[in-house]
Amino acid sequence: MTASRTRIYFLLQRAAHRLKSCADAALLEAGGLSTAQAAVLTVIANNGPANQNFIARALSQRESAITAMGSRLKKAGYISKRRSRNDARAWELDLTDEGREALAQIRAPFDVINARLDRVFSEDELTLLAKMLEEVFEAFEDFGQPAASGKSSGPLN
Amino acid sequence: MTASRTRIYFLLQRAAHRLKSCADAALLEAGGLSTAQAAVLTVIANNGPANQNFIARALSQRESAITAMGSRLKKAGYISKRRSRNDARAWELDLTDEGREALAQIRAPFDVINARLDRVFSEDELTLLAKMLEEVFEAFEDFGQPAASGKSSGPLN
DNA sequence: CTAATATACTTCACTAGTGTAGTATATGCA
DNA sequence: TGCATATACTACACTAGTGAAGTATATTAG
Repeated sequence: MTASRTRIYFLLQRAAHRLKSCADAALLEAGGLSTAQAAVLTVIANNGPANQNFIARALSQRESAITAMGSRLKKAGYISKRRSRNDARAWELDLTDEGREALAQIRAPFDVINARLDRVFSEDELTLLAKMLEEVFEAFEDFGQPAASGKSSGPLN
Repeated sequence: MTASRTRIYFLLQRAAHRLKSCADAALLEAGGLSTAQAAVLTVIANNGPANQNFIARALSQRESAITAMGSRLKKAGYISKRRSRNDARAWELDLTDEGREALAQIRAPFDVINARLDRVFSEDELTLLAKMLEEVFEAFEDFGQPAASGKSSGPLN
């Protein structure tokens, strides 16, 4: 049981938590987005006007989470919501100019974070780490329950 | 900018999120703890009666988070709270028998998760992954702000 | 064409965390 | 000894997510 001995689960959660905290602090200082907001805005930016169901799948979240996040983002002026022409149940969420502006301002802080990663790891190491993290993600696709097929270009680089 | 190209940040968050979801589902089925509750109980189990400040540091969280979690855990009967003898401000949180029982029941689901990791990765790969995740954690120790020195034996294997 | 079912979203109660402001007790230093 | 500061915790308002139950619109099958 090497996985148990190495405590991969714990180390992964701990690293993710710390990186997220750092990113949140950096983004906040740079412009005022949270990483969660940035993730949603990035999905919208990469996929034209998107409906909430699509965003939920892209981020492995529930639609109710997107309902709430969507109304916060709209209230903050970062997105617009318009009824879909084809489907009266669905919304089309799109970036406003302020949303695009806010997204542009997360570049710099993320570059700082990536620069630090580049300082710590070699190119080969980063490639390998990326591959392993993808494998972890895929290995637990069908583990507990639902799982969504939605792929799309992932948010946040 | 290899870190940017490989989108390490995104892949790390995504893998951590999925693994946590799977673990939460598995733990819930096995006994009724969440991973967050299990983390706190594990810290207490490994460190005798612990005060909230200690737990917060061990988990890189704020004390207010532990106040809330502590009262949920007490309400659920998993821990006891007693005023510290040495320090009238501090509590001593300790496991009840039910807490120990609940902790024992998370073994199995975690073994299943670890077994899957062992199936996907070789021993060397797991060791390497563990090392890299530790390095990520350490590399962002002093990034945004506070940072805590508290080490202790980490929770959750 | 209608009835059953699936889909897109909302609402609500809940867990879980942050950040700030506050209280009470400890501790260090003049 | 006393006072400033640090520490341990609490309270509150907030973000962010889950899960279950409900509404309205789409789609499919008979």
